[in-house]
Amino acid sequence: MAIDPSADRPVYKQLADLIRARIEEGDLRPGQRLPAESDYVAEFGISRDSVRRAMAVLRGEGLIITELRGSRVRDAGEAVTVQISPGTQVGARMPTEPERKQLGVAEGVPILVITDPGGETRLLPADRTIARAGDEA
Amino acid sequence: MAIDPSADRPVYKQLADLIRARIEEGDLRPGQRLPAESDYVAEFGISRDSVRRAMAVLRGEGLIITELRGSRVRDAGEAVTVQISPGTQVGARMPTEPERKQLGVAEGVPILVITDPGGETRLLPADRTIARAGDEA
DNA sequence: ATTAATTTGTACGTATGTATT
DNA sequence: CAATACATACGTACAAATTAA
Repeated sequence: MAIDPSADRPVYKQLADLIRARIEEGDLRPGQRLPAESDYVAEFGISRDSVRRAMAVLRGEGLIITELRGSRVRDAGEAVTVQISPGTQVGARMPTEPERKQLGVAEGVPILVITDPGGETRLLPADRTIARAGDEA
Repeated sequence: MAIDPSADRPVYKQLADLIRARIEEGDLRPGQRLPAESDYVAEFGISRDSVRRAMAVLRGEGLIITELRGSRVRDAGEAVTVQISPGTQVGARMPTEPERKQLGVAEGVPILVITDPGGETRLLPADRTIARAGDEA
């Protein structure tokens, strides 16, 4: 499979589709290092700009983590289960950048907003937290 | 307040901070149109590239919506409350691009993943859904 | 209704900085 | 020290869609 610059779908989305498929098929496993941006530039004859846009898409989906030494497939990690009692509400949204930094959440990871009946809210990283209805310990 | 290209913090993040502050202070209200990219280019003497990166940050935080005719402050909209019975789990993550399209979710909006005790899962847009523990209809 | 202007989307290039190897 | 790799930031150009004239 290759990338068609003349296709309707933008080059960077085509590349994102391609890499996403490789991840979902297990061709690229959690924790595994992705090829360097320059590798994709060479492999498909596209600009680094397009490669970086594709990476940004995948980061936004929480599928990869990009660090200075390269990108790797994100490992979901073990989630902690939080018991929530009746009346408690659970929502989710993306953190703002200051919140993200404060909570130590990776890019592309939402936060769970858990509001007790009393009105107090907790913000928890959604990649490490599952809310479970039920009182029993 | 202005933008300092020689500061440690990247120009695009400085601009994102600035616009975010204007939104949070109510200077830019929900539904209101943001200035065009070219306006920010002119106002701060920075590249369009930097402006677009700033917009991408704010989109990723779910603060703004960008369409072809411009960006506007996102209106949270009314959320639907979903009752979840004991044993039901609630998580959240970002949708992949195909999922986002299928569910009709805006960029920067996570999805709630609600798993019944039976194992069946529902995907719901987090900007329009609140999960609430409790059985009563 | 056609045209022109506006605005964002995509995509290329180049350059420099910074951290890691 | 040098090579690698990503981050930022400038530039240009054209396409596509919407809005205004």
